[in-house]
Amino acid sequence: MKQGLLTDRQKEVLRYRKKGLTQQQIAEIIHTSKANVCTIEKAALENISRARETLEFLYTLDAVHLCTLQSGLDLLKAPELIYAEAEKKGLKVKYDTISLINRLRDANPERFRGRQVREDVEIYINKDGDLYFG
Amino acid sequence: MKQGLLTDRQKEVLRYRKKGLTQQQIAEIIHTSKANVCTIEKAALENISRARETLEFLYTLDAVHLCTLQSGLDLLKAPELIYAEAEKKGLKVKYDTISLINRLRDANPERFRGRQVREDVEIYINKDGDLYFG
DNA sequence: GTAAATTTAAACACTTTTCCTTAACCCCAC
DNA sequence: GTGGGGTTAAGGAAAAGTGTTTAAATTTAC
Repeated sequence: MKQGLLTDRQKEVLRYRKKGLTQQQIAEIIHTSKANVCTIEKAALENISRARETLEFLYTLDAVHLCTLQSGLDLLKAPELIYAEAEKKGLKVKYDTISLINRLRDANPERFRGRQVREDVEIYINKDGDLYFG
Repeated sequence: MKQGLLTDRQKEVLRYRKKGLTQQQIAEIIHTSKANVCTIEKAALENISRARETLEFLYTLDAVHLCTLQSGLDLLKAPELIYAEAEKKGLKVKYDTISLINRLRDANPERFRGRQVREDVEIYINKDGDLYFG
């Protein structure tokens, strides 16, 4: 069975990239076009993101649904909602207001525009007060 | 683009499994055969392994395995172990004792409980003495 | 501004993965 | 032995992923 997510081609490109070579230089070395090197590199990075998200999902397995941030909600209103819901469940959220907001935006930048939630975000919490977003 | 590696079907099965349901029970719920549930679960676990291996590769891109902090180890004992192993490799760890401990806990909070390591942690080091945990 | 580096899009052939069924097999408790 | 839980194998259809080219567009550097 295959091991990592990355193909040999993708690893090859990442290794050369790590050494500081340009896509053009790599293209010559591996005998293809620079556009192709770009595509391969992009796919590699995409795969790495997917790997991270996959492991992230594992954490949500021990977590329970806490609440939903509905589309249109002011992001700054999210923390108080989350704290209230966590209290109802007798759980203490691990993050203060600021880091909670940062964590929300970092985890899912495309789901927010400025201060506004663009798309429903499901909030999960585990016993340690860690939060996950789905 | 898809996010995680796991398909909806695979996540579904893992969630039910986490709840303690048998493959047979899940098969009835999602209207398929237990053999299929087994296959899906197996594929899910396979994907999780692949996700882990993928991130593992990233570390090896510029780092080498240094040592393992075994489950049960006192977190305060970790630095001296790490320094010793680094010295064997002729590398100087970039962090002092205090920041090393903080870095360990910050990087993987769920792997520690108080001063104790809850789960094996792999330590990687690169030429700059940077440490990575997997 | 120009040239190099990078990114994107569309299209194609090819391979791999998924989900599914059916049928058989293993292990263990009773 | 029987039954429950789990696994494996073979086969098939649909979906997704990969490497590629070509051409155009965008960003970055000097």
